[in-house]
Amino acid sequence: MPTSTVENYLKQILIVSLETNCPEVPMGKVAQGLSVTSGTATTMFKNLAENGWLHYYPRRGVRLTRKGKALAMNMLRRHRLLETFLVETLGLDWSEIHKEAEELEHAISEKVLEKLDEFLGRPRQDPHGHPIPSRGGVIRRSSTQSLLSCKAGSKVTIESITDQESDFLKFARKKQLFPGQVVSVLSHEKLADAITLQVGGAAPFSLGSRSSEKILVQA
Amino acid sequence: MPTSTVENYLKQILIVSLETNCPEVPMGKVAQGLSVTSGTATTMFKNLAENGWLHYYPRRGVRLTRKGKALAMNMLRRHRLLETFLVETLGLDWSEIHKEAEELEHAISEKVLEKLDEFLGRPRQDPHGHPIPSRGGVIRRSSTQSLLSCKAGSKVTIESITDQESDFLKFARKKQLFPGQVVSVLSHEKLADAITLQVGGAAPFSLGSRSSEKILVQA
DNA sequence: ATGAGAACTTTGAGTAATCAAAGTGTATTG
DNA sequence: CAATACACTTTGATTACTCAAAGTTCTCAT
Repeated sequence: MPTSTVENYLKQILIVSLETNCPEVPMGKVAQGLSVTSGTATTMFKNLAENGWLHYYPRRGVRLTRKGKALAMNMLRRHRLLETFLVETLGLDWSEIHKEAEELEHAISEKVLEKLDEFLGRPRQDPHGHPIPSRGGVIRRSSTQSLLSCKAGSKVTIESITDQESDFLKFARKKQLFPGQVVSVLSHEKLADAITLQVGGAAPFSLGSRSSEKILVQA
Repeated sequence: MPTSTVENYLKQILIVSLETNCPEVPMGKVAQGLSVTSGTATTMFKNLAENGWLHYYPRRGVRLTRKGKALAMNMLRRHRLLETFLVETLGLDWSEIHKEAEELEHAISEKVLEKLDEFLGRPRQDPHGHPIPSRGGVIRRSSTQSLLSCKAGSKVTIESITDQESDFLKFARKKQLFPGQVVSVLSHEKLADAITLQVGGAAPFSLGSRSSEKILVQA
């Protein structure tokens, strides 16, 4: 049975590969995401490769095996179902659920997870708008369009917020930026690196490119 | 912050001390309960003593400090609230919840625990009939009388089942031996080491002393 | 083509937890 | 009052993970 450290590495690799839309993931991205030194990650990669979780291409990166991807998908499923439970059932704030789910996802068994899924009514997406992988490890393809790519005058629906930082999520909620919301792009000044938005009848406000990149939308 | 191993040792010490009704607990009982060798437990005890969790009296045993007892009580609270959740909310069978809660209790935060307690309606006891410690670490005193001490002809109410073994719990449920049930003691043969019971209108059956000891009752 | 810098790997060392097996202390029993 | 048996402790080794720092390889701009 994999340790929770192994589970974390595999999940992180999957997340990066979904983000970059590329199955091969460089070492550095993983080390950074897990807050370990690069040496630690290298050592771990060799270990994971020996145990059949991934292919390791020295100085290039890693690629999950079928077995590794299945486990990683399962971790994502656990994480997102738990986040949903924490918000929907226990009423926690969406800005504080990430770290909680990060711990619980290693402790929950397959059996309890299934019961939880049933109890929650088999949700398709978590509170951030991220798709929840099915038991078989299938996941809906996320939008590839972020607010950053929207033209002035367009009207889009928020699909998900791809940031787990508590502070950013609190800000997002205050501005009514959450999955399902319809947003009007009033202006998009490429040179000034700023997008001005309006949500509902509230006062317009602006986002920089770093922030608008984190918000995935659909036309 | 204590590791989950530390949490397990302290919880086990508390459980033994509650069972034996004695604050000083011998090394062997703890090692056995945790399925580790005696050498491992000795090493750990010295470590725990150094960190102020307990007092270590070589070749005699250990006694939790105030700080150690507080943490141990909190673990018991987590464990029992989680067991309650697994049965009440998710509908798991009471015979399979112990191991599940054993994992989850280390992963759940104080904040989530409080929300869970609230969601469950602040239950006073878990599905086995064990009292749930309050947030401050106060616990109802359990009955000290087991079925083994009941005389023929007496009629008692089951308070709790002090065994977490899946097989025994399945058997107990089949025989309708669970908290709240009223049981008639038809006979008690000290020499034959057997007690004959009747629950409700079902056919009478017998229990040996090992089993009847595990069932705590009230007159 | 070369030299600087970035990205990655290697090495040596530390921590927490564990076991097996050898060693020690103590309590009882003949 | 031994002799023995049991409970406990010590020792030496292992596993899984981690870091800091030194070493290597690759890429790209000059």
